[in-house]
Amino acid sequence: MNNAARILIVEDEQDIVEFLEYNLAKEGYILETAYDGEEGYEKAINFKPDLILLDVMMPKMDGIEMCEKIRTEAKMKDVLIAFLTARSESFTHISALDSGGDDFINKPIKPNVLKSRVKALLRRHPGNKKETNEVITFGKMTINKESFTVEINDKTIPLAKKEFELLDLLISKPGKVFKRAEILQKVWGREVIVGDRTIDVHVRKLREKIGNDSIVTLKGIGYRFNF
Amino acid sequence: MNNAARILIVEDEQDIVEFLEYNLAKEGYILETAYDGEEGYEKAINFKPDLILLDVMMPKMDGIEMCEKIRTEAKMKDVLIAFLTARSESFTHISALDSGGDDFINKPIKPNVLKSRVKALLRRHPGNKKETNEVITFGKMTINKESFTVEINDKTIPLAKKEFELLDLLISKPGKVFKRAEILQKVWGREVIVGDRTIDVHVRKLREKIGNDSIVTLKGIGYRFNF
DNA sequence: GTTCATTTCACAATTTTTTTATAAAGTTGT
DNA sequence: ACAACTTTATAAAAAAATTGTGAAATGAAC
Repeated sequence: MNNAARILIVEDEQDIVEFLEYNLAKEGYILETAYDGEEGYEKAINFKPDLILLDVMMPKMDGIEMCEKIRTEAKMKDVLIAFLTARSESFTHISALDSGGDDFINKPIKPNVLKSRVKALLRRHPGNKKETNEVITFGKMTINKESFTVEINDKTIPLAKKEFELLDLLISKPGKVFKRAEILQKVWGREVIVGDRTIDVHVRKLREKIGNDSIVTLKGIGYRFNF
Repeated sequence: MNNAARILIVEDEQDIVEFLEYNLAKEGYILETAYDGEEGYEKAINFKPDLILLDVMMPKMDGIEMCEKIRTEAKMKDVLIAFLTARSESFTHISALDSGGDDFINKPIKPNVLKSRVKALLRRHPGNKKETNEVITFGKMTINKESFTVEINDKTIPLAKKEFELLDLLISKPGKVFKRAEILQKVWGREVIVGDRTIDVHVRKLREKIGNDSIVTLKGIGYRFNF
């Protein structure tokens, strides 16, 4: 699946990294690793993870400092952060939570605890657009209703409003044929009267932007978004 | 000291109350005690403490509920609240912090931990609360909500109030398109009626100050802060 | 009353949307 | 297969909608 969650592991102990990678890869997550806070911060910005597993004790920049730094970054302010900590000391927990952490996972980590914890964290994530249909991924195409963008192979393609609405309708049921009357009603509304060729022209513009193969014409019937 | 700090203890176990009273009285604090959440809430209003030590598990109204109730009270919104908790479970901590708590003190409580912790809490006075999210950075841009300024490449740029509020809204969800109606509602408020061009003019002024690339126009839809 | 922030206004600039005219493609009946 | 017909594709132009801009008016703060 294209919409697998992305997890960044920031941990300096090699054997723990391997343990995490092994167990999380098995679940199908997309993983990235960093070995200290500085590297973790850099990678967080580029990798855009959904969740960061963050060791508290690390060289160069510790986990709490890194967490604070991440929380001041607008792009990152909603990312989930779970601390990996050997200590059950409350002081560590408090400053960790103060710094903007979402949860702890105590070492030693058990595989099934890790799995369920990660799953639970990702599920209750408020910024989970994929569940609320704000983001629809379809093959190489991702359409985002919140930002009104369409991405194809990581390239953002700007669409005009009507173009976007039309694509949004077609992709809402891939494979279904939308009759012209239905398209008119859903994209333009009942009372708006437009000429016969308006739909065609918009379809053409869409095809120019997102490629010719996506939208199929069924003559005398309507259009459909291709599988 | 004349202006000794006032501490309210809310705890149902008599021996813990005594232990706290003994140790805190020795430090010269002015104390008050309550034995459940309801009583604690009443006394908090009358006694006007600087700090509330609040047991999580209590009869009638638990600590988290009491904390939430206190935070809705305008008079009390700046009071410090520290939870006393036997559990080191992270989820308790999270809901406690969500409810507006400032710190934890884990049982069993050691006298010197108690002393230093209370002292530390009181030192970070009521008033300099949540410094988190007062400063947000976004790439080369740093936004400071306290001083209403924006820094770009170490140059400080002063913004007018409305300009700042607009930028603050846009940057609160980078990438999201804010429709004009939404912007009007969130920046100007429901009842204020302004002309059609007001938003544009403010956007223009913002662009003049922070650069043209940051704010993108989506015609017929709205504006969004650029990734 | 001066200054700065905010809003309005008229019109320019831009982009989007629709129409128009014509070509191309597909369907149907024979 | 081939007219005759219907429907869709395309390019360009026209129309409509929306936003940008400079200047001026209003409002608020000092």
